[in-house]
Amino acid sequence: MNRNSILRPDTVRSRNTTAILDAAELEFAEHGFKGTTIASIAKRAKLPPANIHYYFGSKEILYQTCVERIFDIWKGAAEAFDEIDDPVVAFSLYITRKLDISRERPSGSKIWANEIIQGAPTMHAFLAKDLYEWTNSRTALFRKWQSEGRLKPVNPNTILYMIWATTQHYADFYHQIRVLNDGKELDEAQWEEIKSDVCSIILAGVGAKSDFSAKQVQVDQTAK
Amino acid sequence: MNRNSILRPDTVRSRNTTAILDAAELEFAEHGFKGTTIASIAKRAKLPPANIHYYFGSKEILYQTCVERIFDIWKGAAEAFDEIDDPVVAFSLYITRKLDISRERPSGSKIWANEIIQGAPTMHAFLAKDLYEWTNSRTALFRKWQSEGRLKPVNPNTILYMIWATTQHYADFYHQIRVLNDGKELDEAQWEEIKSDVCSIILAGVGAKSDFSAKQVQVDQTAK
DNA sequence: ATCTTTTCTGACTACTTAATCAGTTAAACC
DNA sequence: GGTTTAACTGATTAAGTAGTCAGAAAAGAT
Repeated sequence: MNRNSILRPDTVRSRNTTAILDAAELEFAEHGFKGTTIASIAKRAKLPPANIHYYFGSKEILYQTCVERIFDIWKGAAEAFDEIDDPVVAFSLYITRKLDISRERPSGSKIWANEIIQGAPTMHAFLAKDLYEWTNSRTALFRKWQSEGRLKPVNPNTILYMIWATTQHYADFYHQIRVLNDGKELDEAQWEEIKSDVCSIILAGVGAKSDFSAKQVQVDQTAK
Repeated sequence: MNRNSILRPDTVRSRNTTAILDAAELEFAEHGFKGTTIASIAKRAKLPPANIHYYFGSKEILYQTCVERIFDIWKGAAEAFDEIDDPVVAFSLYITRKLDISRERPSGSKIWANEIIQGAPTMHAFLAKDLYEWTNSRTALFRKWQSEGRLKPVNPNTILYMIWATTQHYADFYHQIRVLNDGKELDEAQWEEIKSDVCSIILAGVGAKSDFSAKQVQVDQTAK
């Protein structure tokens, strides 16, 4: 009855499940799990309410499917650190990507925020395993950079939290930001300025250096 | 019937309203407005459900009263900028105070976050007036500092948002932070390290200088 | 001690909403 | 074109929840 949901694209099934998930993501982000009704999702997806239960057995399952979709997107941004051994480039790339996601898919970030605020009832397993491991491998990299003098000796977790907090703030608190922007949406130029300023503040803040030995060489050369 | 709620302390009324507000703050923070039931607040406050309606006419009024209490606390921290003309001291003090609040009253921050994520249905008026004016007076101060060379030329709003985002992250995302801290609560030493690291990163990031002319003098002296 | 006001609460009402299901329509296949 | 499978949906059920209210209990005043 409810199989091969994501297989062959552009069937009735795939079109409807996508429409429902898109609608659900917006509703859950804006009203939380409890505050969202099947009826409101149905209305937004332009389908009758019983149809939601036809494709997804329950509100809970629909919510979890939503959350899983968000994970996949976020994992992509995390790859910035994977192969790049230059803190300046790696941080800049990661911050830029996360700000792009905050701009393009703020709902995902909001659902995540809601989840964590409420003690991660649905995602706890993911936090304790996937995120825990990813974070530890990144902080290990930060420590390596610190031992090479390419990063200031501050707690590596704090660096990550500041980046997460700041980049996600532009999704989660966008309503507040818009009010403080005289009620106007952030335009293209403002987003570019934000990316540039956040990168500049973080890079200077954590003392990121592209290559310490290279810099030393340069200094030596200047000295000659 | 429902007057002088906060007047004479330690009456039955004041004790009960405080108990209800404390319980409501925790419940609203953890489950959002919709997700919180009068029954759960009553249970936490150890009072029968009908009692909540006796003191507060409705769930909505109780929620608004909660939100107003949070405002008062936050306003206190904002005073750090009011009289101090030294960016290093002012930023350090503000960040430290906000982190203290995140530690001591995380519920308030969570309720605020929930509100903004959902488009600030209750606080919009406050945002558009009080916060708007406060923010503008602070960014004006930042611009003054920038013109004196005591602050790097980045968008002043971005500086504020980074501070808000980071300090509130330690309240709103505490659950995630605890998981990544091997499931353990942050201890006294860790909180001190966070304060110190966040101040250090922000101050270096925005290029805050206590007094540019004083530094010049020092440099001149060294040159002699 | 009696009266008045405040505090309190069990029982009830009106409403919302997730989930079910029986039966209908549409699509796919042979 | 007939048969099977998938898609759909109106009507109903069951559970939960905000808010009401009449009257009891306690506190306070005289």
